Amino acid sequence: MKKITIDDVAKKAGVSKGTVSAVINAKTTVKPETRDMILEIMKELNFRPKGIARNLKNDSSEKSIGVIIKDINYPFYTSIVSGIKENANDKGYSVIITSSENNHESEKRFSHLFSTKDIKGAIIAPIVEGTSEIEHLFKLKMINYPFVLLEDVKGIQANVVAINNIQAIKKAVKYLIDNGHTKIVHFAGPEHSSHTQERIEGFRYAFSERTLVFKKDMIVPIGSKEDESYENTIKYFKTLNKEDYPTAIVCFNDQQALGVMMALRDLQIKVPDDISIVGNDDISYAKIYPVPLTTIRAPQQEIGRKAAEILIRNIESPKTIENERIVLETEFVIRESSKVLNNFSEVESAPSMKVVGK
Amino acid sequence: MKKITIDDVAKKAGVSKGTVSAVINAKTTVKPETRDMILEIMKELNFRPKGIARNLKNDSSEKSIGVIIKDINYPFYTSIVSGIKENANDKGYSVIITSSENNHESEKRFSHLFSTKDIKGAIIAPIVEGTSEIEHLFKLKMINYPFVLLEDVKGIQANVVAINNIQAIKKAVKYLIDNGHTKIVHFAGPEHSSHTQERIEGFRYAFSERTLVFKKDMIVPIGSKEDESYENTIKYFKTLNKEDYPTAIVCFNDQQALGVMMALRDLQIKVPDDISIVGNDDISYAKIYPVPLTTIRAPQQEIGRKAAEILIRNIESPKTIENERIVLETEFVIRESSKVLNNFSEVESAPSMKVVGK
DNA sequence: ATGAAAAATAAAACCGATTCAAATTTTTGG
DNA sequence: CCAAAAATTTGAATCGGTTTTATTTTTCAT
Repeated sequence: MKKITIDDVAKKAGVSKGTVSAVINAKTTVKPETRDMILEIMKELNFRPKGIARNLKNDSSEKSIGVIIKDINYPFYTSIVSGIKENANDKGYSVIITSSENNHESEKRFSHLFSTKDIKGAIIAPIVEGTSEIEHLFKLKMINYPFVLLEDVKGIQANVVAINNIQAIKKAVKYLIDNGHTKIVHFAGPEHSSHTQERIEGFRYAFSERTLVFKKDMIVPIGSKEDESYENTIKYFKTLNKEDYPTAIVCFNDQQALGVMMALRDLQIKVPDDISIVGNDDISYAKIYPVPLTTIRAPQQEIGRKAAEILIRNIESPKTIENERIVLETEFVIRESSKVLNNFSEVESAPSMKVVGK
Repeated sequence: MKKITIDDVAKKAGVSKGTVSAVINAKTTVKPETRDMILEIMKELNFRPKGIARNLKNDSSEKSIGVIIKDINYPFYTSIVSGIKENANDKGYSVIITSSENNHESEKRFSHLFSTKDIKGAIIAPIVEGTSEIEHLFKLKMINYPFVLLEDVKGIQANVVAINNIQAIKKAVKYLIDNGHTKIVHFAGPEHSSHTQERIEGFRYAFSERTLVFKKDMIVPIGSKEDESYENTIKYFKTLNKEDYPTAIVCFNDQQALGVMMALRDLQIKVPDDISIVGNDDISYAKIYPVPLTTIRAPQQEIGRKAAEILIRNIESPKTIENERIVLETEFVIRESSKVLNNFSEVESAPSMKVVGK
């Protein structure tokens, strides 16, 4: 069953392929009877003109950029996409989205797909767990379009728009420390993610800056998916005596925080009375969590806008320009899932924080 | 600033374009020095081989399908996408996503984009407010690939996977009636949407089946965006005397319901004690709404799976097959945002319902 | 009926790459 | 040093359309 081409149609209709082309493009130069006859044969043969062939000649292909996110169902990413679209659309680019769902194979397929689809450039949230596919493709020069990463990939020099994770967590942990929390733990994310590493680092820095001792068991690997973190949280608390319960948990992200919150509810542990919870990302739903979530807001739209801006500059610049690396700051947002334990230093730390929501 | 082609590179390097092509494709037949020299010139000229031209010859283009949703930030759509991906990936298709954001121009651009990108087929959530772009393109035969719609578009005969909206709302409204609610209103969605119309119809049917009088002012246009519905809800209640407040509101969808809920909170109206709220869709966050939402669950993943299944059947079938029209049923999910007013008939209606959540 | 202008169609060139058989150059080895 | 083998490179054909130019057919006023 081979592909029906314009030649097949032309031959069967007894006309030249130029005429068939004219019919396809609804040109007015074709005699109505001829047009109908050709249309008839096109239908009969189930002919579908091949898009890329049409595009080759008249270079009218719309300008478009590709995006690879890691989870189509996590609002953090879709908000970034909104920012990308906002900026890209203004400059006449369409944006098409793909989601790797944290699957290496998909990531590879999509980055390859982009070159075959005549995409002008890409914005990629790279999978950094395990062996980096992006690094591999990059070194093999298999990525033949400009791109911007939303997370550092070690081993490759590229445009990056990232979050200051270390600073973010440090700020949150110091806030907790300064507000009387003594037993703070960090529920870490996926093992090999650079986000995970940076957030752990920020956590440690906070302790060292407050000259407190950091212990390894303050870092608890929980995962980032909601159900995964639900189950791991249950398990974690089962291993603990009540008197060893932390007074505050700093979560890897808001998705994890939700799973944690659900687990605590089922464990009959009250938030924030028994334990304070701090999330990370500030996805749009964080403010309506069962207990509105205190969290660290990543400027999601801004990440998208900046990434698009850099990408398009790279696409349109006549020659290769310097790689850019932009690190955006976060904002600590205090809602109801965290609690001040005693306020001996509240006055000191409060001014740099912003209280949002009722 | 015209496009650099393989010929430009070949000329400048003083070799044939066959050699340059070999370098691009990392063939081992090129002498290392020649390869490096050509690579150098490629970099100098900032040469980027054009994807679609490469694809034309060796028809190795990966199989992929396109999806157009209406709002990348509404979980209802991203869940559908998950379903699509699940089914399509199994069959070896990549899926690329675009979002029209309810903008006619975008919708048109994307459906056109798909033909130029050599997409095998599409699944489209069509914008039905105003003049349908899809209908227009369809009639002009501008869509030259098989597609499946996620909503009926009047005027065109196509594959459709839809929800039984009428039945869904009818079920919810009858439940409310049977549980003592007397003053029920429906907060309607965007004016020209077929969803909006069908849901209004379902609402009326429920009244007629219970032989109660339906009045026009039971339908209140509120919109579907969260902030829009927030504001319209505030306005609506300002026009009402307290004694005229409804006892239950059936919302257009969960997104609207959230806006409504926020407005009620700010109006000091308690849910469900003062007013019961019923949503529509059952997005994943509905269960963690400030008051867990009673809602009508649309089988989102299933919608996606079915749509992908039909689409791929159409793509792979040698000749045009019959259009399919699949209507999926919903499930009424009772959580905490709705309340039984008096239980004179609870026993009668309860068995067909399912209680979910804590 | 005639011939020029208009309309319709055909034929050829083109888009930017890949492919592969043939031509050329380089390397080997006796 | 030369023929044969191996390694490179060339260049024409190709992919499936569109566009331009050339040619044929119609139309119609005289």
